[in-house]
Amino acid sequence: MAEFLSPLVTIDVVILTLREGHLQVLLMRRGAEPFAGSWALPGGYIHPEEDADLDAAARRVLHAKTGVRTPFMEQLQAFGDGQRDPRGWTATFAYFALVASDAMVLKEGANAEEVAWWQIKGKQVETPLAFDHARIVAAAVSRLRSKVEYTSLPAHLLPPKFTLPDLQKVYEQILGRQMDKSAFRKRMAEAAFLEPVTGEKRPASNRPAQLYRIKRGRGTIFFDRTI
Amino acid sequence: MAEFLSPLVTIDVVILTLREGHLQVLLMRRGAEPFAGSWALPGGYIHPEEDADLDAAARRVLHAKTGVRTPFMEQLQAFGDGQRDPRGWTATFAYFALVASDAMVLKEGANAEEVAWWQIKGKQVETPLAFDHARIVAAAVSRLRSKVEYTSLPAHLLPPKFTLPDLQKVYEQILGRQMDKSAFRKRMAEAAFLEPVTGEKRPASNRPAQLYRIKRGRGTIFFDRTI
DNA sequence: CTACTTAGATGCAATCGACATCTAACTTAG
DNA sequence: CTAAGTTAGATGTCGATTGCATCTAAGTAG
Repeated sequence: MAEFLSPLVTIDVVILTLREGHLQVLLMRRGAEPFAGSWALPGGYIHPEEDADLDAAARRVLHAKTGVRTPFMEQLQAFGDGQRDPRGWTATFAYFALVASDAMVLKEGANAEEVAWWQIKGKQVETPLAFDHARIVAAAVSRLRSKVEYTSLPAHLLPPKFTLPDLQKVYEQILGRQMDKSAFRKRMAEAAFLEPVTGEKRPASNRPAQLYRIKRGRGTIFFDRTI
Repeated sequence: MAEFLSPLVTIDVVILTLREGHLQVLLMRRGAEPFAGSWALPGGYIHPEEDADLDAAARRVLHAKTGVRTPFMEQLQAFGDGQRDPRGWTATFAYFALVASDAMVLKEGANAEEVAWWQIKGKQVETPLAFDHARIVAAAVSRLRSKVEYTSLPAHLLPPKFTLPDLQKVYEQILGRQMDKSAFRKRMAEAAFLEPVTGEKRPASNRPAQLYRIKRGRGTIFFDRTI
């Protein structure tokens, strides 16, 4: 059997957050060719000496580029073809992460690269992206919208303590539709992955809401039915 | 930025079918090292000249090994680490295909390789597999069981024309539980992805059932609720 | 102390689910 | 030719769930 030249492979991470009521994605402006000056997903190469596996490589890339260790990250999909990179046939292992927007401060210029949150309009950002990154962003947004329907994913977009109305608003903003308050509360209650934070509330000019946090050890919950 | 040696990447396909009432996976006995003599998933290398993208490469591998061209196939997940292959840090793009068992005839010895269907017990086959292929098979079975709950995937495991009771049996065999006949028929009816094949039935010593086929242009249907 | 706002609980009609039953259409035994 | 057996397909019932509206609670602001 003939051996073929292995394609060049990279890791790219789609980091999504919710800021000012809109989904946003973290992009970096590229300094090097190809696509120098274009906005692109944070990414890098696998370090065989350092990375135990793909997930570890993705966590390292994310932390190196943004300083963030995210509460939620999973493999999105691999993308590979002969067109996405002018240098030849390449493939990328795309990962998908969610962060609370106030959990991270952008380290502008940390490594002399420009970093920014870009708002998602539909499934895209309003600037051309390097490589096939526009397609990868779209896939991440699709994955998020789809999983939000039946999981507790949006809890990762909030700070550690939050109220049920906060959480419901996140669901509504991602899905773009209103949800029923009582049905929502019932789902969250029977999923039993939240616990009240005693005594604390949150002030406003109205009745304060109970604060909750995710129970220790609970990852993402899959609901029996759609939200 | 330092360039790192790109890991060796491969493509592996988990081809599942339903035979004699059980899920089965297509395996090949390896002729070459590493893992010579062990059973493994059909796989291969990316051919940059020949394969437009990852999906095309997976389709080529599938067709080369089985002769089947257009079943259901989607990317499963990428697996990569420093342990799975004794030769070093490698990664594989794992794909997941469903074929009707009578749609293919195994080409035993076509390329001097032994090919066989192995029954899935739980999420495994009862033989050790090469590399991390046992883990990949388990992931494919999990994906199948999960998607069967809310999609029309099982229709791809049947010949082009089939009856509703046939289809229900496939769901039941994959999920390992009985389903309600009337609820099942209602789901299929409102999903409106099947059309009756006129006049034809299927003989037995009882009332014959209506034959259906998937409407042209309908891929996999996602149901509103779980089956 | 009243108006206003949002949290959280409750009520109700329509729908859906699991489960049982009933009828239809065919083969086979006699 | 008829009765028994089997499976397809439709219908009925009842409790649970859903969508939608309403009601009460708890705060702030004037």
